[in-house]
Order: sequence, then C-alpha cells, then structure tokens
Amino acid sequence: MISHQKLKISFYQQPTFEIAKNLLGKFLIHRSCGIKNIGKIVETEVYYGLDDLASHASRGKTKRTKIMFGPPSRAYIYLVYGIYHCFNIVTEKTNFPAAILIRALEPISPTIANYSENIHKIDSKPASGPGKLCNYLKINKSLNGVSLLGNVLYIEDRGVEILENNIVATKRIGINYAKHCINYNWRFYIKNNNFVSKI
DNA sequence: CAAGAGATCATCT
DNA sequence: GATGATCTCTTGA
Repeated sequence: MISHQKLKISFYQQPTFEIAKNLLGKFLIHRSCGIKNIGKIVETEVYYGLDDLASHASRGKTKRTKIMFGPPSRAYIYLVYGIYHCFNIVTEKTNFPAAILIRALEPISPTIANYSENIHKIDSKPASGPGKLCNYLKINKSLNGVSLLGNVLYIEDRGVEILENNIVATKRIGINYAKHCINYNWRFYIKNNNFVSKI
C-alpha cells in the first residue's frame, strides 16, 4: 500500500512560490456525499501581495478578499463570470494577501469517470481549467474558507515527485487587465502533461 | 484551426 | 452600473 499522507500545516507555511511548485503531483480530494472526488494537480498559478494587479487583493481587504489576508491552509473560492467557481489555497502569514489558484487536474476518480456536466457528454479532459475542475470535484462557494487540514477538502502526498526541470513557468492566463503584472511567470505546470489547461 | 460572442451574477465603484 | 483569475459554441477561412 502506497502511503497517502495528508499535507500538514508545515506544507502551507512554506513560501508561496515553493508551495505552488510543490503542489504539482499532489492529489486534491473532496469528500462529498460519501464519495471521494480526486484529481492530481498538474497546473497552478500564484497571486501574490498587494502590488500584484492581477490579484483580487490588489484593491485591498474587502468582504470577498479578507480570506486572502488570513492565515495559510484555507480555501479561497469565488465565482467568476457569474458561472464558474475557482478554487485557491491561501498562503503566507496573516495580513499578507496571497493565494494559489489550482488551474488543472489529471482526473483520478473512477466513480465519475470523464463525464462533464457542462457539455453532457464524455470529456477526455474534464478537470483541465479552473472552472472545470470545480465542477469535477463538486466544489462550490459553500466551501469558501474551509481549512485544508480537515476531512472534507484536503491534499495528499502519494509519493509522486515532480523535479524542478520538469516544471514549466509561464505567464498567467486571463489577466490582460493587470498591466505590467501580465509578464510575471507565475504560472507553473508539469512539463508534457496532457491535462494542462493551455500550452 | 482561430477568433468572437454569449452566458450570468456577486462584487465593487 | 460595470466587470471579470471561464468555458463552450458558432462562424469562417
């Protein structure tokens, strides 16, 4: 039996960019209605500090972004474009706003196969994209603020190690409003992985 | 294959 | 009142 180690608080206390890279190859799990929904993380994106114009937190602490200013290891989940949810992991110590957006999963759960509720047919990449993976894992705003140290929503290390030279760093997706911050290479994904959202 | 439009609503001005 | 940390479908070359 391969060891399945739930990530502890010490993992989330690392520097944000270390976490973003170390999350690659880990397994995101959501227990819902007695079903374990699982996917392997293959793509992440960092939103870091008040000066990051792409980050919701760049406009300061608000009702929505206060979770980003809180302690690490909690979920930050919000609705984009009125339709899709995005799942983030809050990092850095209290009062420093930072989060890591999970952008794509390699599907694992045999129970839900590759059926996409979006398009009502078999999708070979049902969790490739931040909105799609929330549908895949049944994640919605009711989980906003939940601790990832609990038993509902958490991350496991299953012994998969992604080496530094197998990680690609590129510009973030969908943030054309962010002026000079567009150019930051704060998106990370596993090289040659078929389930990354965009190349 | 690339580009564009539309869906749809919580959040912030 | 405007705007997205998106996705799918349609159009046209």
